Amino acid sequence: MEHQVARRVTIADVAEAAGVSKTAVSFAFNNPTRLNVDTASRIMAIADELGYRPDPVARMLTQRRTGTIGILTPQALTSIFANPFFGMFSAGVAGVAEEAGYGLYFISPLHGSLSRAIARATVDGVVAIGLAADHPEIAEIRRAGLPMTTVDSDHFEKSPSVDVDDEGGAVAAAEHLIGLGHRDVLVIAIERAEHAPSGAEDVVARRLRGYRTAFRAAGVEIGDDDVIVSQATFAGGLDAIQRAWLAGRRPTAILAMSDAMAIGAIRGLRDRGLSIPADVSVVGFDDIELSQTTDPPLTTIHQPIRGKGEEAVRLLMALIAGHGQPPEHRRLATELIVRASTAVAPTTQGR
Amino acid sequence: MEHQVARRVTIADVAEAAGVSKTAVSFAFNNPTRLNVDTASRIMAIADELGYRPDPVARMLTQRRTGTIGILTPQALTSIFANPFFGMFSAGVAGVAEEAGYGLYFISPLHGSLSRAIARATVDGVVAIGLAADHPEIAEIRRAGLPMTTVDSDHFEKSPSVDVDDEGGAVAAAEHLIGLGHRDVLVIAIERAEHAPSGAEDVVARRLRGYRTAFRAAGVEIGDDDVIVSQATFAGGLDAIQRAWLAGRRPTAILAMSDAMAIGAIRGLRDRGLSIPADVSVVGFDDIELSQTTDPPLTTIHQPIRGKGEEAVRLLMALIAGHGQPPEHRRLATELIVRASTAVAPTTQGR
DNA sequence: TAGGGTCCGTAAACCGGTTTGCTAAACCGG
DNA sequence: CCGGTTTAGCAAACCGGTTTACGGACCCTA
Repeated sequence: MEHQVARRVTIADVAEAAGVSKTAVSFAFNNPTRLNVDTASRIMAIADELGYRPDPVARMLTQRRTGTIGILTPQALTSIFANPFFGMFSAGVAGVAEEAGYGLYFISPLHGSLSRAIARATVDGVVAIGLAADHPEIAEIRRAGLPMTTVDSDHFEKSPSVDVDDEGGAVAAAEHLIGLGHRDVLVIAIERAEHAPSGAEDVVARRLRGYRTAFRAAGVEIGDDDVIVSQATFAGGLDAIQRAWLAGRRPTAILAMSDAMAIGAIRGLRDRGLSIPADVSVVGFDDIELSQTTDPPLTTIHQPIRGKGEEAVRLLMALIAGHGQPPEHRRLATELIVRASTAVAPTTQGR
Repeated sequence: MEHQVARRVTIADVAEAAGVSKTAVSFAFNNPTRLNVDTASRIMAIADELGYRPDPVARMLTQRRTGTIGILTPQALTSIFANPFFGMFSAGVAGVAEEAGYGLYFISPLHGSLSRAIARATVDGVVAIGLAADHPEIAEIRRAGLPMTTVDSDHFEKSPSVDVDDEGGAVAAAEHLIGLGHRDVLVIAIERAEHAPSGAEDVVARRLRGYRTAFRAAGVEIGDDDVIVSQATFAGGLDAIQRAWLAGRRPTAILAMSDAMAIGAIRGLRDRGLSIPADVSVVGFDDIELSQTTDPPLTTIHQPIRGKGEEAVRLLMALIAGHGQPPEHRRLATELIVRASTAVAPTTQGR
């Protein structure tokens, strides 16, 4: 008694069963008015009875469209989904894509190769996030003629792109602290990805520049010793504080490049008996949802993460629709959100 | 000067340019040993020069395999990605899928229709999460002959499935409180999805049963007044406390069905001047990453969210590979994690 | 009653690849 | 020099649909 694998029922099977041509069956599904109303419903009835479902792959092939857009990221999916920032971004992409009737496919390194993953992706267009402009895969996609928009990369002449005013946000964060009288600040910076974008001006660089610019205007130089690099996670923030204290640094304020790091830093400071914001002020970056509900609620720079995703898809849709306008660059605003993790600098300064 | 849309370069173009047949080109890519080594490399060179990339859709069609698995969820993607629980689960799925060389496609209601989304999904198999057993789409997929595993649904005879010991976890949570002397408890339950699974034993029901069983054994009946239903979010937890206090309830302990709700509840209680855990103990459920870092760290029931995703994909892979074993049901363990949000019940009881 | 317009349905080409025979030439040992 | 085996490459069928071009039947109208 062997197990006969049930062959998929095809359009030809339905046609035969109904005593009509394949064309008729196709019309019954896609263009029913083209057929006599009785014929159409008879075909549909038989199709249903047979459990026929048009093969989406075959459909894609003839229609030369997949109804899917891809999110391209250089990181492994496992690490991606654990990241609330990425979750927000994806939610934005998904919302607009869904609205437009597109499905969502995640393109990430397959067996370590982004190229391979791209070659296998059946998508009508791509939203690339966090890839440096000189990333080789960018060129590959462009050669393949796949519509693409980039997010948080450098600007390209060839693709529409979206980013936010990182530098402006950083300036606002720094000026907020300066206004509160802080002069001794520690920056917790995000560790760069493995192969650093050579020469590319990335998010980290832009934010750091903002911090420096603002403090320089107040007569304070942020040296390399004032910048500590760590992972963009809660643990990374905790660890950064640990290392800084071990090195003898005792700042009155912290500028963290991500909220997760800021929250980790707060925990680290508390563990040392310091009170936030009385002893040390902390400013984050991103304004993830969580930051409203931490204790104390976090002062941070809001960036429209979800909005970035939404905007990227809108640009992509326009590109796919093929209005041949020159590529557009959209820079979204950032905004200082003052909550309760910052206060006037303590009068008795350590130094 | 019209803009000529660059036609995709096909295998026929390469064949012609190289003066060989399509077959040869195909072999050059997929089975190079079948060709003279010089011919093969010449073909590859020409292909590269022309910017040829084999069309993945056409490939899928002939190979009758897409290299993609789908995550099926009844909720819109926008709400999905904002949810840390789902993020963890997806990370688990993605990890194993990636390992096996599969891509990930999210199947969620398209224009409100899950059916339509399924019909359009080009996947080799599906992991369905949170769909009740009697959900019509389940039957649809099975009819289509698509391999599927289900997670957190009822058990099916026909598909492998994964869930966790919700009831056992709930019992452990309740017994922990009972052991601390609590007798007056408020349950914050998760709101059911719109069309409630008729008669199906869902997660909520299983957990509630666990709570009740344990307290009944201690001589305390958890009545309907002791259960307050809300959304499974921070705001939902906050709101639940608000409503309960307004209704005059003053429990010494809270059993929340999700960590997000528990954290919201803690905030709500603090806003009323109560101290956690001195005045009120709070137990969550899920053990999301965040729960380790809240203030106070949350006592909760750990469930292997990521593990559920991983296990579901493993079962799916076996199904696709076609070892025709009978469907397996895997129930993963839950575990009480005692942190700092629970303590001995206050001696001066309200009642 | 011829001519033109709908209505209904079909055959065949096509989308862009993969795979299955098959043949012709080169090679080989005896 | 001959039969047998490799080696290299090709033509054609196939995957499962969609779409174009065409034709017969029927209905009106002049």
